[in-house]
Amino acid sequence: MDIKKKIEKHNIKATIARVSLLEIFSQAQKPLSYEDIKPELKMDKATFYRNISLFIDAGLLNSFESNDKKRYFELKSHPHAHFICRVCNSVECIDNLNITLQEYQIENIIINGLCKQCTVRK
Amino acid sequence: MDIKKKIEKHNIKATIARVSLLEIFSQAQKPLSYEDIKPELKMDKATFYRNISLFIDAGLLNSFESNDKKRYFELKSHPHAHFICRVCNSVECIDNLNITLQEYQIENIIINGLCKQCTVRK
DNA sequence: AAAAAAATGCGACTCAGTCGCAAATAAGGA
DNA sequence: TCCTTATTTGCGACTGAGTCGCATTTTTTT
Ligand SMILES: [Mn+2]
Ligand SMILES: [Mn+2]
Ligand SMILES: [Zn+2]
Ligand SMILES: [Zn+2]
Repeated sequence: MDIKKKIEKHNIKATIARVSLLEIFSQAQKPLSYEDIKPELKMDKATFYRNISLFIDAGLLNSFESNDKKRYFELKSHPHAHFICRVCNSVECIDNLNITLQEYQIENIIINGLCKQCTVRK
Repeated sequence: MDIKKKIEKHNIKATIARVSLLEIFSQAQKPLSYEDIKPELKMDKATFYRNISLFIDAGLLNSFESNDKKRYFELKSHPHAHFICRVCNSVECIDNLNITLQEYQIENIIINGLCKQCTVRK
């Protein structure tokens, strides 16, 4: 099991709850919110958030907030931006975007607006 | 009173609550959260949010969310990005930043990371 | 002045997220 | 294996933002 080792590599015990949680994010093609995950969640809400925090602190997960008050989580990979559509609420990873700010240290970029589809339909 | 006319120009009745609310944002130098405003708020929470929504729909206010689950509001002026520091939670307006995404329509950009001060202290 | 329309306050509610605590599970040592 | 201790989990209570219905107040119209 790849995921189990990945967790243990960060000095975190690979409990059933934690493995199943990280499995969800490994299979996902895009960032997920608690609302997205809830239906298939096997653990309690408190345990969910405790483990999410644990993963984030360990550098296994990333989180960011959309403009409609939802918090999204995804596997931490290479740094990249996210686009969130105001109309259809879709979340997209934006890879080819290079932004630097002198003296600032950028960790996350969220762009809000209209996605391709919703821009066309205007 | 400039503010009263500004509100009426958008076909919104300039009630006392609304004028006082927009006055707060006019005097502010940076985006404000509900938590920031609450102490000096004269109106009920529900009225506050109803009027905020009204202003946003009318294009008088902008809103965006930080990564620490706070929603910020500010007077809508020229389009610009915002930087939110993970450490000191400061919010800064970033003016000289030009980002375009083909086929997307950008309305808001939020950058998370470490601000100048917090970058130095590392 | 009376009637209609709009804005407000109040209370109840939802929902994400947090926390303390007790039960359950895992780890370690004898 | 049995006992002890540390860690994790579930549960319940709680907080705080935001929403909603409804009655009251304020404003507008006739
Ligand atoms: Mn992504
Ligand atoms: Mn700004
Ligand atoms: Zn869209
Ligand atoms: Zn800072």
